[in-house]
Amino acid sequence: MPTPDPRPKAADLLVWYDRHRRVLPWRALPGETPDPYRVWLSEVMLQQTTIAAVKPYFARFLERFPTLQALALAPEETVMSTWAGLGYYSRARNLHACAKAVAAAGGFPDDAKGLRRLPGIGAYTAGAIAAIAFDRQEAAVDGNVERVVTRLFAIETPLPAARPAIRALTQDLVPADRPGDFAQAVMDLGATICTVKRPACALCPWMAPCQARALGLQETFPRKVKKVPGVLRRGAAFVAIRGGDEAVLLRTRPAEGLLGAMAEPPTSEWTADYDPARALLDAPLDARWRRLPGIVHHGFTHFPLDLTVFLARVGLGTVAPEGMRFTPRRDLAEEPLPGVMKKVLAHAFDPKPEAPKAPRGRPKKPPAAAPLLDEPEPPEPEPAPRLRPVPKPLPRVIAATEPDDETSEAPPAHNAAPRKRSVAKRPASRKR
DNA sequence: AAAACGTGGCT
DNA sequence: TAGCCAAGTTT
Repeated sequence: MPTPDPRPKAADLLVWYDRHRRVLPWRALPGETPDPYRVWLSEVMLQQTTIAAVKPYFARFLERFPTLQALALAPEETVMSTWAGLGYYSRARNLHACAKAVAAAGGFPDDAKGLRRLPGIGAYTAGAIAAIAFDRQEAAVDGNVERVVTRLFAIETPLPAARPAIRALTQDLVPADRPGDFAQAVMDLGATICTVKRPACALCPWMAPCQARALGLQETFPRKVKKVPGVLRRGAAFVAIRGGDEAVLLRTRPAEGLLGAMAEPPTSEWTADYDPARALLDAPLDARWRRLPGIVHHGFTHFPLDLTVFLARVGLGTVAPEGMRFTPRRDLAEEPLPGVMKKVLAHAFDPKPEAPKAPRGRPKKPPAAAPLLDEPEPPEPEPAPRLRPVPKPLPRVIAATEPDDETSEAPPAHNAAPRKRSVAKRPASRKR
């Protein structure tokens, strides 16, 4: 009785890969030699990040930093601002540090062990670069591979406890021949066939040896412990706009931690019990602060955040407080502003009303989102700066139930990153 | 070793 | 809609 060998064969996957491999900007075509710089750059960008999100950033980085040396020599802030919007900013800091180290060493280490020592390169990335760029027989275990392998072997242990076992099983599958293609093949398989929902088992080169498929349980793997959602935190953001060039008061966050080394308008502390009514005690400078209607909502990996935005127009002579700066609106693109802070600025320049209790009358289309941090194309005439004598009254809130019309028609500033709006506003029931 | 660390897209 | 997930790493 011929019992089918349950062991997946690398060769079967490679045959599939040769026909169905995806074409990606950082991937060498058959016959081409992979460029370690591109492989490394793409792998770091792809950590916890989708291909669609990475593509434009990858292109922009190669444009600005064509070589590893160029990246190593670039100012930190340029690297951070080019990365702004991609998320997980420690990656950008480590990327820069890694570039300097590798440039100084004269090139990348050509094995996983050496790569693993570099900043921002963990087990997955070291294996991926070693296999793809240096033809080493190493496994590259990412989320795709975890899914494929837990299904192949019907691993009941939930993630993350199953990781060591998954890694060992994967390493055993890596062929001596074409290990780089194998690594990319498993990921392609996971991304296009062995998907989270409704895997296309009928098209899978590894259907026969797949134990989960044999049980009809393929969609139930990998098992995982469900994570607890974080507690909502609240805070206030203070957007001070100086007359004339409409410069915005900004500061740089501490080098480490949440949004480390990124820029932001000053904000209060973010805590579960923050009271926006007392926010002015946290204002960065004395001015006529107005509390804008609406709330900026943002979701971090480990907690959701609600920010109340305060706006003030200050006089030309206003001096930025210690450690802060006024950045002209047209220069905002050079600032490493993370997504959440772009939302805050967008809200300050174009406030959205707080979501009323869903009036079921069909909601009117949201007003064409005033481009805020966008292309600078239309070089519109400078509006006469409305100077306001630098009054130094005690901070007070100007009852603001209405949007600040003075700010709503400000010129768009350039910004490289994709824009998004998730300011509290009625979720216009958009049915297609 | 558990928790921190962004953002956008899809269901 | 609210959660889940994406070519993970660091402390």
